[in-house]
Amino acid sequence: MSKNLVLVESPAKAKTINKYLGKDYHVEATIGHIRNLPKTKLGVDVDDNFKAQYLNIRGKGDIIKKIKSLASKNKNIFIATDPDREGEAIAQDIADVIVGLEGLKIHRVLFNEITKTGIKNAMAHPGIIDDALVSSQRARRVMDRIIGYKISPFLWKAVIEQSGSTSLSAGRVQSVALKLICDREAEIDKFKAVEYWSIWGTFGTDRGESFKAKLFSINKKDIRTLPKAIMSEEEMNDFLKEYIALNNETITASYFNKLKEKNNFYISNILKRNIKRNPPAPFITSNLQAEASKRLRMRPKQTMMLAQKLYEGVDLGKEGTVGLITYMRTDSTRISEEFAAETKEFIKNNYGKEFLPEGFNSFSKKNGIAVQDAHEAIRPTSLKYTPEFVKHSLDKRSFQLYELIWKRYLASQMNPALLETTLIEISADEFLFKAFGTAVKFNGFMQIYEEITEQKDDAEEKEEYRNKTIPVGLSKDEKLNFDDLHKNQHFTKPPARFTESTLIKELESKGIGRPSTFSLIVSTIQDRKYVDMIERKLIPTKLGKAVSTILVKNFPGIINESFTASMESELDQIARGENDYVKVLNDFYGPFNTALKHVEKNVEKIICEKCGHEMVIKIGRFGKYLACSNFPECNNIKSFKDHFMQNQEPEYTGEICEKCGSRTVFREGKFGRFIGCEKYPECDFVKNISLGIDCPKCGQGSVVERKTKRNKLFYGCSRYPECDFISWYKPVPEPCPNKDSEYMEQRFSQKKGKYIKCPVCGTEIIQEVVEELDE
DNA sequence: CAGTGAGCGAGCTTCCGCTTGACTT
Repeated sequence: MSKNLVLVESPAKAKTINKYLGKDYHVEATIGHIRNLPKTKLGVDVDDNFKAQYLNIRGKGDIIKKIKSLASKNKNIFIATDPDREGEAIAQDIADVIVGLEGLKIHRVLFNEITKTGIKNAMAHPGIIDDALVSSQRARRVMDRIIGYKISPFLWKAVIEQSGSTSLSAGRVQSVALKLICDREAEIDKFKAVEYWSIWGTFGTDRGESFKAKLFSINKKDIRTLPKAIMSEEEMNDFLKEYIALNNETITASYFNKLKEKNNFYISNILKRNIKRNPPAPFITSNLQAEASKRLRMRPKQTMMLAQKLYEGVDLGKEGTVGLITYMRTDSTRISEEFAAETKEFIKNNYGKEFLPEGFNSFSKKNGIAVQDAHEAIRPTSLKYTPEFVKHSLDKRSFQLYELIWKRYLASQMNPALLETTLIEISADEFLFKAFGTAVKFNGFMQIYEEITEQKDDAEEKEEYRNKTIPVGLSKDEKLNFDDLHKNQHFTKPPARFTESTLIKELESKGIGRPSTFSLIVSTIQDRKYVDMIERKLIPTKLGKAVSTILVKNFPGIINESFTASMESELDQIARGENDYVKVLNDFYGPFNTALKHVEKNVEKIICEKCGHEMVIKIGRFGKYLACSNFPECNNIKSFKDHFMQNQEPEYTGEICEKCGSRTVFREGKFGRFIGCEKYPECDFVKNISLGIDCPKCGQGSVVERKTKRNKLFYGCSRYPECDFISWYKPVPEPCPNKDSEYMEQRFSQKKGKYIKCPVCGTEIIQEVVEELDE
């Protein structure tokens, strides 16, 4: 019978700790928070010192009961929830739950690392719950609740949703995430690509080597500004004529020949520099997600799911079930000293002592952003489990992720790489070319972990310029042969859209969001239909832009990139005892409430044109509609569409009604878009939208998209019922390569992905290969 | 597998953060 109860947050952690502490201890997990504000109401009394109502979380009843019953059977209670703000609050919640039980001794212990010595040390030095830290968590919780639960309802009023869409929401984190995406999209919209040109020469040595160099200057005047920047092909050719070509031969031939005739190129200078490239820090959550995205094309959500499995334990056969990595939700790059020392041995034995730094590599905290440091960095739990060792126990994706974590960790403990850059200047009279090369003198950490960059197209020119193939034996004054000249066209690139993982990195760098919520943030803004993901890029929807604009306009003090940082610094003050809960919340709520009152007054009211009262949103059998608030005196009603279409031009098709000769317009019906007469209801002409492909059966009609009663799309002839052509596949206006058909059918299969098929001869053309995924 | 544009008279939604399963389309 044990006498000591230890409480932690994660069940997997409980298991590990149990192993270290032995049978005198019973270790139990809370599985996260156990109490929270009520879900259906604010739960905060803003008029009474922000007194908050905390309730046991639904579904946690059994766990709470269990904790109580275990507490009553044990004398010493060690609350070892995570050593951070949230963990301290959970500790307090536990204490509140078991308060009143007799003869208890409650200790607070802080495990900064789940190693045997780490745990033993912590258990030997128990303390008490830090009230100030708990207060700071409560303030954080209440502030987020007030922001979310007061602004969201404002949105419901201010933005008229499309029927059928999920409800709108706003929050300190999600709304800034949305703002970042919308701001970036606005920059892209504003961006105008600028064309520019560069000139390259290919040079050879007498030893048969060859490399490229870029024309840098003529008469010491920079090519990029002489006579002005070269921004079109015409200007490029003018430039070549003026500066290089002498006569009116074809330009290509003349400028090349002119330079070739010179035949006096030589290496006028060689500049070498030694560069040290430091190893990367071991993974924290955001980095892991970013690298898994870049290297493995994994979405943050999948990354976290697989990492969770690696953390909880993998069946290694003879070894039993083993947790392969440390905790995956962390913001710290810290490594336990014990493990770092073991790693040095491992590196020495497996890679050699030249890969070993003198002391331990340490990595600076993020600049300006507070790190909560509750957990170690993400690393393998044991050096025994090399990727090769565990490969047969893991599925493909899990293995790739584990290997990434393994290599990144080992690399982080290795020596820097030593590189030598070489700048070679090539001259002939007034012409100066430059070539740039990098050579690796010592691999260091790059032996196992090479840095990669994502934006390949940006680096296009750099890569060429930076060709690694510069011959080694070049010497100053060496004569070179001029073999070729070419001009390259370039365009300045707009800023890149965010991917899920670059957005997370951006948020993290501003201190917004936590490791446990990063992947949820990107899900939320997609679930709300604020952004779409197309080819891994996040693009705001119309709704997203509308929501973002209205939030930023009306709550500029909160929906911005720096609010969280200033909030954090006030929370830190509370935690240090330099400020208190009520004061911080008052300072926040005062201005917030005035802003809220002000904007609620200014939400554009929809006025009933019959009686002048305000129209309000109501829900009927067919969804939302607008009705006069003066009902039943006034029974005016309106659909959203009527309201918004009032001042809008109908969308004309450019075609004429076949019945009455008026114009036709696109309309929206319950089966999607169709074409109708603008004179409706006087004229009831309707037809479907043609796909622009002639009917393959009768040749007279065209193919139109239709829907079955069960809302399934199909394609038929516009002359139905005279012609009964029908197909389940969407025709695309692309002739069959064998000329058997004028069009192809768009198809899809799990195996082949997106492809088009000729309906006559069956020829298939694959358009998009499905990504291979396990599970 | 071939329909389309009104009408509707009640009261749903939401935050961020900490943890895992137990549920199906």
